[in-house]
Amino acid sequence: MKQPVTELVDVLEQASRLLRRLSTAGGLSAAASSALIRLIREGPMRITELAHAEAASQPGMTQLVTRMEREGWVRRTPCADDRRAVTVTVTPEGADLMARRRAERTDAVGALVDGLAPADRAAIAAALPALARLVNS
Amino acid sequence: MKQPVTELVDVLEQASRLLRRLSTAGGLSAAASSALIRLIREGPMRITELAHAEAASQPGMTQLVTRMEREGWVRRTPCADDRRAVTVTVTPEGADLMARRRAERTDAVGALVDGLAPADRAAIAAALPALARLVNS
DNA sequence: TATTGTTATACTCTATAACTATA
DNA sequence: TATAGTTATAGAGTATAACAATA
Repeated sequence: MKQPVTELVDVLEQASRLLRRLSTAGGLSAAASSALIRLIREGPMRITELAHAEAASQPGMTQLVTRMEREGWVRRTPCADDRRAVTVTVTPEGADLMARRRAERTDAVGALVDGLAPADRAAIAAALPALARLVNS
Repeated sequence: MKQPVTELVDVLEQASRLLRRLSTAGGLSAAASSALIRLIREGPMRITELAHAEAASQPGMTQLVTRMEREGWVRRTPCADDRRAVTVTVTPEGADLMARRRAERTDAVGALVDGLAPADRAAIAAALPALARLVNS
């Protein structure tokens, strides 16, 4: 699989650009939605943890959390065991917004999928588990 | 293909985040590399054309081109037939940088692909043409 | 002294509005 | 008057350096 890797990278890059222009319900930025997805999937966590997980700097994450808190998508709560630290939690409003964004993106991609030939749809469906393992590795 | 669309969106989102953290040779931003990829693939074009193609505003593209010109990746040349317009051309330096970035990303994704089971690699290879049609539609 | 988080500062990226030059 | 591009201005996103409070 030598040349196919090049094609795969091209496809993934184009997919990125496609998604970047999709929806963005309620002014959700890429940085904010990535952090919210993680907080929803992995639960509340500290600024430092979130910064590491998102490959961002600690000050950068402080600022992102500040903007998300201002929008009402997350909440800071002091840690009981360490008074220096805070825990970032997704609010119901933040969770709702992410659900809407997900639905919008699913609709948009679904429309594109509907435009494919049945054989193409089948090939993509068959490759999904493999692709999931690839992007999670 | 109802539930698979949801999975497909998840996979594409994760692929985006994965690529976002890959390489970025020589300080290439996502916006710059997307524009450079297009200019290399489709040839020199005007600011307005490039702005439309990249789904950006005209002033935004003027500024991106200004930054890329300052880095030596592109060149502005006046249009012979319309003295209001300019043509944006990729320099050899810009093309070299994109080639390096592409190689780095191909290596990184190739390493991930090598970690998959042979059946997974085959499934992804089989789906590539379909995925290419999807992201180009 | 080390760690958690914030503030200060600077740069990229992006948009809308106002402007200049040419058509 | 319409179009091509630029300039002005503002806000998001991000980084490093300097700082505060707590461990």
